Amino acid sequence: MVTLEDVAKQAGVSLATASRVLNGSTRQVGAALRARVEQAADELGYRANIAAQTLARGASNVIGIVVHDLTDPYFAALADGAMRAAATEGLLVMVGTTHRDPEQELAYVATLNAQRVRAVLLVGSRVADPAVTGLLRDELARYQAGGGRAACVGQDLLGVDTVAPANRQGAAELARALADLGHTRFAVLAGPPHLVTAADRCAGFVEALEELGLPAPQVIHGPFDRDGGYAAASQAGDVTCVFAVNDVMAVGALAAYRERGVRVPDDVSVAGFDDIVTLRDHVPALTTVRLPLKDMGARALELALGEGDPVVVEQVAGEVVLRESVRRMT
Amino acid sequence: MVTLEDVAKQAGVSLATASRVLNGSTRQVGAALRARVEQAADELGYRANIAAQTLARGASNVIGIVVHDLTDPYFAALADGAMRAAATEGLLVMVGTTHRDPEQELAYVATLNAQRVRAVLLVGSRVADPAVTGLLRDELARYQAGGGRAACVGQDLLGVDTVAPANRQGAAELARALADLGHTRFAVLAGPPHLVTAADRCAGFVEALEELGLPAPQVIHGPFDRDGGYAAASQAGDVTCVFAVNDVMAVGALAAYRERGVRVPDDVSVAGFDDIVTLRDHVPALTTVRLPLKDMGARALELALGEGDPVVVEQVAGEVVLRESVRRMT
DNA sequence: GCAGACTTGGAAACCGCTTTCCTGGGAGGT
DNA sequence: ACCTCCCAGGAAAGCGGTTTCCAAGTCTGC
Repeated sequence: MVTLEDVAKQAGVSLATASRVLNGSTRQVGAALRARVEQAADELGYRANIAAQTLARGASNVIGIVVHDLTDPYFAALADGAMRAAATEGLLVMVGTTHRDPEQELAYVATLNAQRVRAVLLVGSRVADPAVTGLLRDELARYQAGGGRAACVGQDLLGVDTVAPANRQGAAELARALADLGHTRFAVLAGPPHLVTAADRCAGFVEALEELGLPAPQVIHGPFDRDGGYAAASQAGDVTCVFAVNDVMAVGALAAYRERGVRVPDDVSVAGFDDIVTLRDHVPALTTVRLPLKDMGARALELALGEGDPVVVEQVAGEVVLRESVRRMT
Repeated sequence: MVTLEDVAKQAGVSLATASRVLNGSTRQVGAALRARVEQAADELGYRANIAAQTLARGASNVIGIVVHDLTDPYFAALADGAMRAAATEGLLVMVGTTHRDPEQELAYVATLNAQRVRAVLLVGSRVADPAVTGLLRDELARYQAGGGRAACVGQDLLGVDTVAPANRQGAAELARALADLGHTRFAVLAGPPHLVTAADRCAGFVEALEELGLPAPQVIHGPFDRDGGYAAASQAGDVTCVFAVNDVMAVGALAAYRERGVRVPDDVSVAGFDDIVTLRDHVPALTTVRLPLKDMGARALELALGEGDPVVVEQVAGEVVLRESVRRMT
């Protein structure tokens, strides 16, 4: 492996000069020497050792993103947004997937801390378990004590900058919109009770119905993914409208109904949450609450990188988008 | 930031001993000292500086994966497979997205080289441009000269271990299967001519039709993504069957037909390639050529990590899966 | 033509950890 | 008891850069 010393030797200059030429320094270097160094580096095919640079500089140009599942379009969109933002800052991205295991998440933060990454993004719902949250807070605090920066997309439970989708409000607005269409008997495919995102959306929906004086919906818990939606939909009773707390679950529900010959929206209306980009290719087009996922990912990165001595929590409003999957009840 | 020296001092031992206790060493350390060190590390919240470790050890535990677009289910599946495999090896993953820009790909390989990552995975189709391929080969050669390991999912054009989907054969088999159903007039939504994957699939399809004595299909070029498929489908002439060279394009084509009121498969049959997991939720279910994407990603990682003095090229066969989106012509 | 302010190049300390090499002491053999 | 061998622990030399601190020029202004 070619080192800076090799380059310096070949160019006949000191290590310091070679370093100044090749890796951005404030110091000037004479044109002649500069050219010699650059030529030597080129001839030798020199590539700076970033580990050494990180060590010497005490700061790395890597950020870490922790998501639950990259194959879920929701996380893919958030991660993509964050990664594009990172790329414009010249930062590299280390991605970890937890597959919804809090221990993995914790381990990843510890590892990213060890890597001395510039910032850590925690993307995805928090869990309701205070013990888990506490451990994660501790780990993040440790990381931040060492100068690390962190941000979260989800709930403001970690004491770091947070991009927080307005899950309750979004779900409540959706409930009102659906009630406006004349629906009265609802089921909520609610996901796991301990996932805060799922719980908030469910609660917002339920409360809004209550305020409207409508009967309480049937609440069906299950996994937060496509198959969870599929399974939950199969358990729904005699309702006119089903609210899946996220789009991939709603897509699963659509599949379940399709297989059983239940027509959407004629026999039952279906709504989701998130407005993942792939929705446009599903039939019928899914009613949902739109979240600007890419922007949220990018924004989280900005927050993490920014000053933020006071912790910033940004609410992101969701916008109800009515599409074919719900019908008006006459 | 807590350093190993702090821990050693607090425990009253030497740096060497602390290092041996905390970061796996072959050397034994007495139980008493070991306990003291561990306690000190715990109290101080010590996290090893991986940059320093990497530098000292001369080997990192990070691998790099370069994909074109994470939000595309094809790449997401491949990346996920590779990441899961990496996780079982205790490796961290650095993900780069090129958005199909060869320069980005090149730059990413250079950066990963600079990071001295253990292995680099290049996921996605090569381009036909020999100049581009040459530069990438050079960069990879440089990386490998420094002890790096590399593998590719795509075409065997880089001189590294490769997992190569049998695009021609898969497309040819698909063509024969569709011809068996009685189709004779085809269009191929062929993607960009310079993308080898797209070109191979198109060529395999075209050749198979020729062998069968069928008329040459209409070949429509365009982008390799969902919108490319949408646009291309809109240009297709009077054919009974459309082959999109990948599934996301086929999904776009389905959308185009749906919007225009063209019924699939009644009015036109549609087939794709890859069998991305999200297909199960599209209507009508899409005929395609199945590729074991997750396995391919995992296998590529294995190859990269393995010995592989002779370069390994593994063909992966595709399996034709007939679904509702094609119909039998009477 | 000369003092003083700038600029440019180099020597060397340092970043935090690993690992070689050395030392002292205890175990085992006779 | 004595000698050898082995082993735990520590000192110190890197790993490959960055950056501070000096020294030696180079300009500028009078």
